[in-house]
Amino acid sequence: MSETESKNFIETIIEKDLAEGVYDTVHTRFPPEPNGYLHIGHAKSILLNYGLAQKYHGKFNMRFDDTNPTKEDIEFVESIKEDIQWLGADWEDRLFFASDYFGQMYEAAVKLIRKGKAYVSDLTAEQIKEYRGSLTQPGREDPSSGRSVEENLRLFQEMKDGKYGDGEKVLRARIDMASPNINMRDPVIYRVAHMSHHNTGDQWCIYPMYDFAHPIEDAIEGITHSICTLEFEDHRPLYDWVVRELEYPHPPKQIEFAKLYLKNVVTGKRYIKKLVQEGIVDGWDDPRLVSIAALRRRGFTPESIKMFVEMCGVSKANSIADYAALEYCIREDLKAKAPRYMAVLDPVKLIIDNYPEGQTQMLTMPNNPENEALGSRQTPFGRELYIEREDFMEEPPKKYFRLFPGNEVRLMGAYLVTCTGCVKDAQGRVSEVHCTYDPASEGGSSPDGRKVKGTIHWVAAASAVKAQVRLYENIIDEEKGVYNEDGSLNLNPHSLTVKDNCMLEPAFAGAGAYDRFQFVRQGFFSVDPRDSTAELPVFNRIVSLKSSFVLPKES
RNA sequence: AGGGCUAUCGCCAAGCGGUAAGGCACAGCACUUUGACUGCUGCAUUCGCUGGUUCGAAUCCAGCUAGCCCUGCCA
Repeated sequence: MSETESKNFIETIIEKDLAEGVYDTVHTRFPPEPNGYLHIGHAKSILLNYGLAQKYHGKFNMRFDDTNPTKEDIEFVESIKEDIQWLGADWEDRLFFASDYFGQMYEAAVKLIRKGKAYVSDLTAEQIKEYRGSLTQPGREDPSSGRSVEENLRLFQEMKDGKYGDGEKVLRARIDMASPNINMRDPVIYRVAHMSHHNTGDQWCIYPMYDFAHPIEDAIEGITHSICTLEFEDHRPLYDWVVRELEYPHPPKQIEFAKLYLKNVVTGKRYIKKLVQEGIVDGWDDPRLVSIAALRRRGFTPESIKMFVEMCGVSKANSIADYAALEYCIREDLKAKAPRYMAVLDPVKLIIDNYPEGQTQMLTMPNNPENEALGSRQTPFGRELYIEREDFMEEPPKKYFRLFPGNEVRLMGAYLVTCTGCVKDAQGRVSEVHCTYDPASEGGSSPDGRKVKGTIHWVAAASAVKAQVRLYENIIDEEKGVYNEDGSLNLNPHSLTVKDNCMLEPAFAGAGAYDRFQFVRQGFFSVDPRDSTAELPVFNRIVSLKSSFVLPKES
């Protein structure tokens, strides 16, 4: 897709800054806290920041905002890096950790104390809350706020030296206890936490708070535009206060944008945790979720996610995007670059009565009719095939132009066949569909040029690879609703269908490749790259119409 | 209720005083070796509401209304 014609509001701000000389370059960053996995919402931020740096020939930094050891884990660092790389955001050699700046942050705090802009408080967390006031009432002065610079310096040093236990003392910025903005009521900027940090070990027992640390991190790295989400708008005055009081020569600017939410998708960590605990999903990368890893496992490409994010745009209005838009993007991206092999999800036998018994032949089929570069393959064909059960109707409704007695259709890439009837089992269910073929129509076109309205996919019975798969509906179904009225999550155990005998053509069933896809009418399948060596491959199906399905491996 | 922010088609989203871009979704037609794809067509006399300013307003002003965020020693 071509570039967006209109620019978003952040680009407008950047261009104005550049034009007015506020900054002479653009430097952005993506600063996740390593406390979980990345999801589609993060992808928006990553691609936004990286995209901006690229567009304005600036730089993009990767930075782990690891200022709170109680919540972070090294295990997430690698997965986050992997996801970002997969998305294609390149931080080059600029991978940073906020924890690497602890020394500078400590010095910054000392500077604030020297300026009389910070003081050590003896108040307990409870008392601080009490003194802070409420939304409608101003806060009261901290009894400790009157300490001398010398005493504060000594106390802060002692905090650092481990003289105090967790919660015993904190460092507060002296701003305005009566501010209508609660973030400005002498926010805590350093707390004591005797805990090992994944990066700095036991070197520190005091850790800076986000509001104090983040602007410093940005300033140290020379970030120009510090892009974050809407909930930090109220923090911007504090952000600006910090860079101003610390007297950074080229202070960064915080800009907020709205998060990306998806309709009918569970993103809340506690809900996902519940889904995992109850065994509804098999982990944070379960294909029904929208974590980057889940989308990757499901077959989404980085390109499709980028397309989606750009399609959604950037603004300050809270919004929820349609899942259909995401599906559009993956279809759009894959339709020309994924090989299209055949698979029959709900098979019924098709017997070509006038095709020689015991004979088989190899047919050459393009891997993707829209992209010759993908080459072609040999696919076996024979007297008995499997076709989709829904591709035959004994008594067709109007406008049905697939198989029904007397009608001629094309077996994709093979022959034209005319339906002669069907055989039913004791229950009256169609067990075999019969037809005759036109030997002169090899490849699917007839010498006399006659046209058929229908073309259907098939798999030769003799060489078909049978796969048992499960067909899941998207974890959240629009009709069933995401949440119950009391706000609890609706965990629907019925959103699963077992497909016992899907039939795959050999090329597809061979698995082992991430990019093997088969369009089945309106959708396609993909092999789960994680399970690509499995005997029975795992498939995902993304249907263009109403819903999405995932077919995990049969256990 | 104190502060901050947001309101333009079912869902996103341009627009920044000169008479409503685009995408998704949806519908119709055409085309088609999968009813997909592709192409064409249609889809806001109206911009949360009410007033005001103006020759002229989605855009400026005032007042309402609705939604989101903020009282962590989380980020």
